[in-house]
Amino acid sequence: MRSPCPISNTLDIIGDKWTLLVMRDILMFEKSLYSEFLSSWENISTNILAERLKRLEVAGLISKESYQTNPVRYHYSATPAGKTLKPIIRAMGKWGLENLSGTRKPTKHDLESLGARNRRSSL
Amino acid sequence: MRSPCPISNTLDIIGDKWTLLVMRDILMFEKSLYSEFLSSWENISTNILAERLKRLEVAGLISKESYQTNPVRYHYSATPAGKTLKPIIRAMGKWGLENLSGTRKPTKHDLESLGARNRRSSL
DNA sequence: CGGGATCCGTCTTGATACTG
DNA sequence: CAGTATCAAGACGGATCCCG
Repeated sequence: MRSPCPISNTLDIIGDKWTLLVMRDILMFEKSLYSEFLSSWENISTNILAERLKRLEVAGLISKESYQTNPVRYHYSATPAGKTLKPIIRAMGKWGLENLSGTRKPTKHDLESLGARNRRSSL
Repeated sequence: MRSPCPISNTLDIIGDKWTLLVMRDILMFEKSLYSEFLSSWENISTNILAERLKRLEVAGLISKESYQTNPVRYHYSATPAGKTLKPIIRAMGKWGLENLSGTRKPTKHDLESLGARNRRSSL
């Protein structure tokens, strides 16, 4: 049976780190490709990413649309419901900035250098 | 190395369901006793609860204070830093109410009946 | 008896290798 | 490059024990 508490129910859907990080990438960093999520600083692994994308889609928070065939490639984006998560994510960002040392807003430069960091030199 | 992203760092501390549920109990439902956390609707188990309380204390978000000796009993409460989590939790509650069917604000009556539900009749 | 600690079986998570 | 298979590690639920 389901809890009557809205907080608890919300946590059942987005109460895990990786799920929220994917939504952060989509909502705050405007990422939309599988490869872009993979290249995020936190290094999500491929199976986790695929599974979270599926769950988020089932939950109606994101949708995927193919932008190319052969091979098929997808573009993920937030649904209207997904976009309403922004206040939660923003609140977390604000909290981190105010309460955790060593954090700051990522700069444009950060976002660009991320790609470089993830291209392992020896591969 | 630590992520430069405040959202990610926040998630490393409170990015899990049980941690947030404990903070919900403290911040929104004014619970303060181990037994009160245990009796929450979601039925957290003792090992998980004890571990989360410890982590939250180490993180400086809650503090415990003994209110009785022999045997010693504790009273948990949010530190000033812990209290600043309220906007995040409120945002989650709001999101749940607006996006999840079957949720509602718990009433005083709900909170009281919870205790009854947890006193297993056959024990 | 209340506040845990500990052990155990199970299920989930996650890193990595692998495939189309 | 997007996603699946594999398998080890960890999280969890539940029971039990422990200590004051």
